[in-house]
Amino acid sequence: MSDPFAPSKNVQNLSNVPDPETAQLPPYLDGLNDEQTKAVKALDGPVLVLAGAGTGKTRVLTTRLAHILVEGKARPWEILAVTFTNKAAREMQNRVAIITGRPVEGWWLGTFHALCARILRRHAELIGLKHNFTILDTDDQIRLLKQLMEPLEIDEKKWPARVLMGVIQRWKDRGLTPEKISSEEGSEIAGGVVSGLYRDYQMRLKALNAADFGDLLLHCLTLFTENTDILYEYQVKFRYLLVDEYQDTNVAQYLWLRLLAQEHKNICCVGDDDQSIYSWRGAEVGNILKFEKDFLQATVIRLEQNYRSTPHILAAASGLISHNESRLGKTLWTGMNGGELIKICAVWDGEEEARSIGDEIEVRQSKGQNLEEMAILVRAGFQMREFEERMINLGIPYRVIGGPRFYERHETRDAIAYLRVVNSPDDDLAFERIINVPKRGLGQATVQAIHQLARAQSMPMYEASRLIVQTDEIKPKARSALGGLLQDFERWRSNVGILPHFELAEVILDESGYTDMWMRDKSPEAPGRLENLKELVSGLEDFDNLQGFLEHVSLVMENQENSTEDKVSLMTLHAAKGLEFETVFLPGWEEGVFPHQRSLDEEGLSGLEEERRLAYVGITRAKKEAMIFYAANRRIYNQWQNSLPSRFVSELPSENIEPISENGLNIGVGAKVGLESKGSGFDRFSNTLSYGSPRSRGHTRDGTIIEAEEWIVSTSSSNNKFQLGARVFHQKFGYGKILAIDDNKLEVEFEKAGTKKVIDSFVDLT
DNA sequence: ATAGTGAGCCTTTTT
DNA sequence: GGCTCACTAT
Repeated sequence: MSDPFAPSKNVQNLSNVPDPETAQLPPYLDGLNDEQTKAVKALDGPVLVLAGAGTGKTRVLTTRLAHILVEGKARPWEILAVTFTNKAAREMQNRVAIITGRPVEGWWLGTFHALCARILRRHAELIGLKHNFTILDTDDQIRLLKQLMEPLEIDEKKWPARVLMGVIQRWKDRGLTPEKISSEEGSEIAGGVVSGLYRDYQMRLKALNAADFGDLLLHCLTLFTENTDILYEYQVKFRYLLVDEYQDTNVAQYLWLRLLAQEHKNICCVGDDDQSIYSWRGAEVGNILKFEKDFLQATVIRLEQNYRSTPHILAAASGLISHNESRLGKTLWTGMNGGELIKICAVWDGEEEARSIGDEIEVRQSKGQNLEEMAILVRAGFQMREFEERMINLGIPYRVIGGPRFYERHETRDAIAYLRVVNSPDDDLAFERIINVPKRGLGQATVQAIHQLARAQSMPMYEASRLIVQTDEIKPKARSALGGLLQDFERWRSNVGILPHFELAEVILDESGYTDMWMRDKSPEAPGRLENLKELVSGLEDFDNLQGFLEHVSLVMENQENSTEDKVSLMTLHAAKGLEFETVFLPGWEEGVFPHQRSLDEEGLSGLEEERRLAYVGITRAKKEAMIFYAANRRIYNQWQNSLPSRFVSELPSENIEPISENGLNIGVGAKVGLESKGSGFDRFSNTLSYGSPRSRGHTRDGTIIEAEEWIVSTSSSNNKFQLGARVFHQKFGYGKILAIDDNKLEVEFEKAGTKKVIDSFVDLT
């Protein structure tokens, strides 16, 4: 499975003067420059590698790993190598295998999350989970939080669940458990309810035997700090630690690394502060600065020779990024000569922008350049549409990178929810997701009754359902539908281990009516969804069992666009990090779009600097050619705005750029715009989008936090509370007399409703 | 219980 | 312009 987007191997500059020592060195060190060699060979002690864009960072990392193994400094299982994405992990695996000549097995290579999950599964009980805990995704998280918010009467308009979830997540990113939230911090947001909500949320997760992504790290930290013997075990075990994309680590990850590195202190972090573009999801560039403080006598190595881009591209990017104040500072240089200036194109509007880029692509294609070597990099998703339309129009094959992941798709998630319930019946979230999908007449009323019972008896919803179908608590229609569903599940479950799991999956999707649901659906997406379901089932075959598949799905599964067709790439700047192309088109360089107004509004100077880094990342993706576009007019959400060129345009050194205006348009290249720019008509952005900044609202504290805890603690009624003949009251059926008691099920003769079977927690003594 | 309607929203995204 | 969500009418 060759990945067309993996950065191609660096073409190393052959004019390097070979070091006299190089002669006797192993072959894999050939062609590395001095700094790279130093980074590979400095195995002992803490090492920080500041690797600029295109300086052969990945090569250094992989060679270093190979070097450790070849030199016999550690066995594979004594090495911990952390990446941010699975793709990066895969690539590292492959590359090291190529260098060492055989696949490396048994080493701890993976994402922070995958590695933490691996550790946690071993010691789950110590942090209050079972070893088979489920890993929740964003969707589950939001739904869960909404449920918890309901009784608190939080205004969802003011504080949408996703925003509050974000707050909680940022806390987790910083390694803060609910107890560690200071009262000032907790009260700053939404009148102080969030810290209580956070506590509730964590309790619910534990009760559900579930963890979200942030928990994987957070729990791991707790595990280590509370069980020093276990921590010590891992500290001793991991002789060498390697971290890729270090500038993207958050505080929790940093703490995690620091704990693990304490024994041997052989930790090597590779990163580039100028490419830190994820602070909005908790990444701390400051971790780079902290490194030297926490690991005294750390060797700091700068990789500054760029092997990717032409001098003009490099100079333009360097000139731009030099406007940032908070950076460590690097001077990239290249041994290459020549190359073209960066073209700056002023266009009338978005349509013309798309047209121009389309034309430019066609020109290059006709000259024999592969589409594969061209990319359009946009700031935000909404910009993509017009390019897609244009590409379709011109018949240029293109592919969109990013977009919803396979496992995030509606149908995939539904299907997986079925599998989850089969695998572990107490997975409430999964159960609730599919209880009425496809529609089987189990609506809000039924679900609520199940909920209520489950809560009252502190049992999973699945079990509560089993109980409730034996009673008259729900309508006969719902009762038989629910009973049927439960029977289905029992049957499917009894086939686990008997039927091959992928066949079982097919049976489940069939018998549940799920496949049918989409076959009957007339919408244009339906066929695609069925296609995805097939893909899912066939994907299952790669795994030994359901459990293994589910773990994979929650941590690893992603889009696998592995067609090798020649296509132009279309993606966001964020998605482009780590990639490279001959030609890069950078549209939408206008104030308000890029830098994005919201970044400016919410984060001020640091927001602007991060946007600038994003611009830097964009330009440095280009090997040979970069073209920047800005439009005088742009339609945003169906509203026309006239716009100013991005300040970033004017920050590019003039000797590296070449302004082009195809239609004599020249709308002020070099406009100087202040940070608090009113811009031109982006008011819509600044006025309506401000809810996301928590600090902007001053809310007083109210006492709702305490109430929040209470409903979680359920009152499981003991059976001797009721006696035969006792008079009771039921919300739905009114007053009645107990005829029989069977465990927690009661048979009651109601005065109005007749004799019904009910559950004790639904009735009160009168 | 569900389909249909209107209101309000709209940066970036991995795990 | 298109999506998601909540509410209303059937």
